Amino acid sequence: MSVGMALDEIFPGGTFPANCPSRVVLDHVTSKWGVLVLVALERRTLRWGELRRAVEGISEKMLAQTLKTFEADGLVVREALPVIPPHVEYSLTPLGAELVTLLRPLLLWTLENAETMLGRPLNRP
Amino acid sequence: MSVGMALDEIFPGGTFPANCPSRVVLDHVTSKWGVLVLVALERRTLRWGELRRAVEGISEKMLAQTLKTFEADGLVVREALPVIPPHVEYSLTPLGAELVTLLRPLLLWTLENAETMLGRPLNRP
DNA sequence: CAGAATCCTATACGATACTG
DNA sequence: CAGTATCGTATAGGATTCTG
Repeated sequence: MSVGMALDEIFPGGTFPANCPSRVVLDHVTSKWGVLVLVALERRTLRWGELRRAVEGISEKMLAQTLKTFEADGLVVREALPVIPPHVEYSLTPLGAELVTLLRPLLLWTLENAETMLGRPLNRP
Repeated sequence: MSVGMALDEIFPGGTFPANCPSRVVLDHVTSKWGVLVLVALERRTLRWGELRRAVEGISEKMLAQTLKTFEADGLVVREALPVIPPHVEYSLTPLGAELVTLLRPLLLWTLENAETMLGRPLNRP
């Protein structure tokens, strides 16, 4: 199965089955904060606080939940340094890095087209 | 702004601002049924009923809501033939087709990796 | 600093019934 | 056939407080 493959080679008739496990993974990735958290980690390892500031508006609860899901999925690794005060770093696994390769263009596309699509100006830093 | 561009060239400091309009677009695309509906339309125009069957498990309410959002966003066009019984076709706009170019690889990636990530077998047709 | 635990609410979503 | 309207619920998500 290659990435260039047509979808109906995989799903004959072009039907996406309801009980396909990939739905779960898709739900994780497309969860409210999923894309932003993963892409935020693309450039480098980030600490909890950095990540929280990088993804503006995310609550602590959602950051924790999103990270745990991705950790369980094998997309993100958590490394806690045994120091006081605590120092915890999050980074992408190779699998996560591979996924972000697909997510960054998507994020960039929304940036390029949001203004046109919504008919109002972009808020740029 | 090109697709290959690094994100911190756009968001210096690697911070994703909370009030950026692209968040809205991202929410539409990553809505529960967004990716599946858009990718289902990649190959050809589909009628309401075909679309409903293609995306297994979607309710009529959510199909309607998802399609309306995408229509307003300029990603999908609705064409109603003035016949009885009604015959309505949905297809991608050029903008929508461009977006699906980015979404199909994402969907394929989840298909390839879901089994490994979740530790259980894929349900294939 | 990096969370966990609680509580609370909006709304996303589904099921059902109805219609031109 | 292609929807809309209504209702009900689950749960995603936020705000706040607490802690090692």
